[in-house]
Amino acid sequence: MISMRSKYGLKALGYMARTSDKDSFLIADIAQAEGIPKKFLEAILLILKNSGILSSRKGPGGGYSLAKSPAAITVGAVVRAFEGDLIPLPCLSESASASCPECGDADTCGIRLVMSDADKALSSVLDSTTLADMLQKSEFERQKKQQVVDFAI
Amino acid sequence: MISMRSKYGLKALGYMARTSDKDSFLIADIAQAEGIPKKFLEAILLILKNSGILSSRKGPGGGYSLAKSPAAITVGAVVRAFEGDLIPLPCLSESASASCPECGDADTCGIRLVMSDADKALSSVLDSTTLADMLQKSEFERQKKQQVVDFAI
DNA sequence: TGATAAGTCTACTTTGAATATAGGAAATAA
DNA sequence: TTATTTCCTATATTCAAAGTAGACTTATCA
Repeated sequence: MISMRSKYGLKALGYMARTSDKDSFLIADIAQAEGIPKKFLEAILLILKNSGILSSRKGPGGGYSLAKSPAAITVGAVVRAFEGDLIPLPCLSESASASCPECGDADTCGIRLVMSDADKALSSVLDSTTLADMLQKSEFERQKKQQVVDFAI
Repeated sequence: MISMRSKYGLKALGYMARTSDKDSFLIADIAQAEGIPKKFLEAILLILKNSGILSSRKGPGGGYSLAKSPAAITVGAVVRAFEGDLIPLPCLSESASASCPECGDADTCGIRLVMSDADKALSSVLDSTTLADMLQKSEFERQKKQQVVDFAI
């Protein structure tokens, strides 16, 4: 569920959201800043663009920008852009028709029913957490840590 | 997160819990009843045994049995027996020391903080759902469906 | 108009994990 | 001691993830 793609994608988005003095970013700069293989990042940003999370401009002065504010981009949307579903079970996907070959009747399959609950719980967390929330959590922990150090001094 | 192993494992356990007139089961029987490759199932049941979910006896008259009651076996425990962690992020695992190489400071890594929330939500569902619950859900849906059919007649 | 700076696309390699399968070893009951 | 059954080790196969290479397209600006 958390592939390198998702992780790199979130890191790149985090970097863009955090660096508020710029609004257009070069692939190469993001790659270097976040330690992501450049060629790999190319493909990742493209996926985010096709999901409507990023926008881009070619040519000199071009680059990638956030298509929405960090508070309007959910972690769930980012992860789904890469992984498809949060919990990979064919029979959970949209068209309830697609049942797993082996679970006879999808409607009464216990595994499916339980995993559907699990999926809902996961979705509710990830769809309610935005990029802005993620950065804020991180900043909060950073300050907490800093205070401990200050106290130690 | 849901591998064939987990699915087959849950199916096998469901079969054993459901078939209450027996308490010892042969690998071959379970495999046939649930349509699971026998050799593959061997490995799966072994994992469940090593996790304390099943017990076994070799030789004639032997076989596998549930080591606890269906109400004492959680879906979370089963899935974890196969997948290790519910949400695969090295830095979430037990020894907080094991951080992902790329997320500089694990304590303040936003991705890790968010995924930790997600993991908690997922765990709370799967660790509070037992095998017995799973079967009951399934049975409930089966009856609901049956009533619809009866009504139609 | 042409040089250059970007993103975009296609194809490929490599690696590792998931899904099995085969065959025999160990244990146990009759 | 033989049949039965789980347990163990090794191997094959397949597929997706991770990463790389190189050419293509689009836009800017001089």
